[in-house]
Amino acid sequence: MSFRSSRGGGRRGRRGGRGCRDGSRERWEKGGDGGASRGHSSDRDRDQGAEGQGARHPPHLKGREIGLWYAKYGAVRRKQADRRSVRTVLGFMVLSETRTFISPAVAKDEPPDKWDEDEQQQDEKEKLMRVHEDLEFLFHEVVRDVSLDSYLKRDLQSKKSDPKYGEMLVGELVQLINSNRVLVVSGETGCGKTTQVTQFILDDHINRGMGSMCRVVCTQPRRISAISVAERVAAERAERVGNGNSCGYQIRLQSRLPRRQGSILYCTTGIILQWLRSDPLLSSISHLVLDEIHERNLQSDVLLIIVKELLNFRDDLKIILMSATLNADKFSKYFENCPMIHIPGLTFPVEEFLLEDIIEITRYRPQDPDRRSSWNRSFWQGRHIRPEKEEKETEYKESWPFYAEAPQANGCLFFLMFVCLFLEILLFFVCLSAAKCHVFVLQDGAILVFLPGWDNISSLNDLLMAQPMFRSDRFVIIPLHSLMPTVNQTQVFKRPPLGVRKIVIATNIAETSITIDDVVYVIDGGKIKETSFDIDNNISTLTAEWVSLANAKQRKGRAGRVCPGKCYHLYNGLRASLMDAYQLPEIMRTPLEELCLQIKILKLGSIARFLEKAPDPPTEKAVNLAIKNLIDLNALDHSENLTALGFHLARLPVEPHIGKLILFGALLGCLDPVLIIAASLSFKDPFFIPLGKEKLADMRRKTLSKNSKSDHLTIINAFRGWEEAKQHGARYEKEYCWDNFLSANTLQMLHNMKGQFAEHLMHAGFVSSKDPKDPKSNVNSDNEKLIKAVIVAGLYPKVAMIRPSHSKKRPGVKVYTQADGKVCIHPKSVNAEETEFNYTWLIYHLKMRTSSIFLYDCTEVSPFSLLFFGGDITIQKDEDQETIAVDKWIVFRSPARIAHLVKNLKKELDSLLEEKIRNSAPVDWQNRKSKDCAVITAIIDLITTQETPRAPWTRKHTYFDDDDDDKD
DNA sequence: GAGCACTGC
Repeated sequence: MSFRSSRGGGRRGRRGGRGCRDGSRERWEKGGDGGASRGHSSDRDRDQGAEGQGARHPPHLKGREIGLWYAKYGAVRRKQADRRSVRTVLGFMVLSETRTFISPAVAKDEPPDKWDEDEQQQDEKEKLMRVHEDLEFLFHEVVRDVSLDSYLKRDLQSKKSDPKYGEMLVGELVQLINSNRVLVVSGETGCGKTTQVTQFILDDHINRGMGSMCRVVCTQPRRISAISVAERVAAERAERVGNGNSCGYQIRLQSRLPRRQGSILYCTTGIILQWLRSDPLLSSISHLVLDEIHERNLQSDVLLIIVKELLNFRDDLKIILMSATLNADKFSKYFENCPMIHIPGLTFPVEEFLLEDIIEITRYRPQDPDRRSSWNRSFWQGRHIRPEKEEKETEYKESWPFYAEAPQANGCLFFLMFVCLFLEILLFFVCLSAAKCHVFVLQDGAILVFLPGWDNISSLNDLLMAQPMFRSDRFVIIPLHSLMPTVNQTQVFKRPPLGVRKIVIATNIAETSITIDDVVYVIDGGKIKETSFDIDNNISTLTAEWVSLANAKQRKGRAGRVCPGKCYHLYNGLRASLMDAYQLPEIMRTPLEELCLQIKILKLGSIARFLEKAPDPPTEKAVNLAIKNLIDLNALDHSENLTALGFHLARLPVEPHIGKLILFGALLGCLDPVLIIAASLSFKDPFFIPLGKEKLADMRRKTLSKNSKSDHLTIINAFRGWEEAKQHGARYEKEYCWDNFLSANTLQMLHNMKGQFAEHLMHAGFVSSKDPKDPKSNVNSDNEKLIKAVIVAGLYPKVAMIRPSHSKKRPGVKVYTQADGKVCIHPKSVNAEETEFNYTWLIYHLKMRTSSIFLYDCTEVSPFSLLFFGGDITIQKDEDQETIAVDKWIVFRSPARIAHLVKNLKKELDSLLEEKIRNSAPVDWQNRKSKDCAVITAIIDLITTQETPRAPWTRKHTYFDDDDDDKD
């Protein structure tokens, strides 16, 4: 068909200059899925319109897209002074949907984008000219054109007889929505449900003269999709996004709001959950559309529970649940078998191959089994299987002999089970020699390889780069991972020049978050990394698991965006038959503390009873553990009520420990630096790591740490460096980021988040200004030791003990936690290879079990900071040693006199802080004579002036600096 | 000696 071969034509190239894929766009926001794909299919239409003159619209288009296609088609024809087709445009605009007026000029244009100023101006000019052109027909008398009439009629009928069009009919959908309180809309990515359903609802209301009664809010799991979908919809409606128009978006710290009534708002799920605090009935919303709920994110699951409850209080609220087809009926069942409607997809067909097919096609025979099987073992880090997955593994092993005998199984399959084929297959795909294989001919298009993690991406990249062929300019190989700078570059979206093959090696980031349009071949490695929570050992885990069928389907779909594609799954049919339909919902594999606080602040009743109502509830044990942790944190009391501290923690949009960090940063007068840490811990650290430059990146971080023995202070240093560089101008900023492997985007986000936290603190009454840098909030901000103590206050009891290592093979230290025993400092930490610590304790935020148990970030902390900001203090006299201990675990040697002084001072501090938190008042640093100030200043002095001790492990097991005798 | 992916008035 003509439109398939039209890719890469001159027209395409010209548009590409400001298109959302390859233009000067810096970020990849537009790469989102869902509704964004709708945008691309329209893009597709445009190309076709340019060349498909005189042709009918492509058969896969429906509804509005047909209108858009003909709008484009019309524009081309108009240039040839053919007025008849202009009327065709109008005709279709009216006929295709019950829709308000759409200017063909804007409808056929790209959604507003962030291209260069010049280009934008140029574009505006072009647009104006086009509007002028388009308006021309308005001044001509409409005369009957019989041939057009019959054409229109035929076309409409043909569309109506097309089942896709029929199902997409506005009427049916709108009628279902109007006559039901809950409706499930199912359809695959690319079917247009995200951009269309909301508009159908609004337009129906407007048509009935009830426009002002309609406020549609549609939730998206990702920030990027909220923006891109809103922009797409606004473009379809011939408007700009936000500015009081009919369509807008809201995500954290960024919004372009539509008018309040008669409008559509796209927002992230988290935004709605925040709204619920001030508007528990969501009374400003008439229709709530929950999109992508099949992904089973924590937030969307929680919103489902709440919405189900909400229906008891709001009989005028309409709920539309949008899900992929595979588990749509689960949601229907959850809402008392509410009706479902299916919208068929628009993507191109993708041919799928399982491992046995691949062997058949490639005629692959392993050549050097020994080498590969060991390579395979290191390639997949499949050593740690989650208990619930073990059963399937056993079943696989038991079924294997039978499967191997079946006719479809190839003789060498058994072997392949252990051997990774990537290099061979990829080689095969891209350098087919006629002698080796006759079956395979590659067409143009990028290859997208899905691998579970950094290591695999790195190994495959190395393997490819070891081949002279792949190093040649016939290939461009792009590793894609959230930690690599490539995620923020446009390169991955660009179409390579003719004759150059693009190979993207990606994690599941390319499954939903980043959409690469020109992918035609997908190689699905079949594994995915998944975080989970090991409830028995009370630890988060990250392991590579077999993908679910839903993942496999999603990956497959990535190949069919521009033309029919092919997807190769590197697992056999037996494996496929044992795969889960879906990944475990996030709510079942994540710690629940923060969620529990949310439930409390939203006054949703008993935590356990609320969570029981989830579509897939977390285990009782998980819930109880979270509650216990919150009680230990003094956020909940024993009757599950929020304490004063808990109340403030629940109001901050961060997890409880980070909330506590923020509060203490405010109370102890080191707001700005502490907010940098808090933002970074709750979002992500700003460091990039280019593939192959891991060592260099480590060194730069180490330099930035300025020997603070702290990842947290390293981030402060990096951030301050960035602030300073930015003041000198954009060029310096860029240079600074580049030199230090920092992401300017992330740093900017952290900066914005700091502002948000400070605003929260001001509203809560803990500081007097919403400026994080306000001097009154920062009297102690240059006190590094105090900042470390505040980190203890926030993150306690996440403490680890340092002991010297006597191993000659691996110098450094040994690290232990109370619950896990020996753990490792993550190699990315600035403390990873540190041998000289000043103290014997570390405080950390994230601990996770992967190949071992790792502390991902940590800060060396002093005894006094643990004593004052840690847990309960006990004083003991064992044999000849007098000791003081925090929670009976962190033991220091100390004379009883000092120990008692510390204990009393700590008691004063506790009651002071409790009082401050209860009455949410800032500490008055001006009045040095006040009791507040006296106690806090005394403690700060102690923490600050404590001598740096001698080599800490010269004293056995316990350590406390006796030199402190003279201080109190 | 190692880093799936998201999100927050």
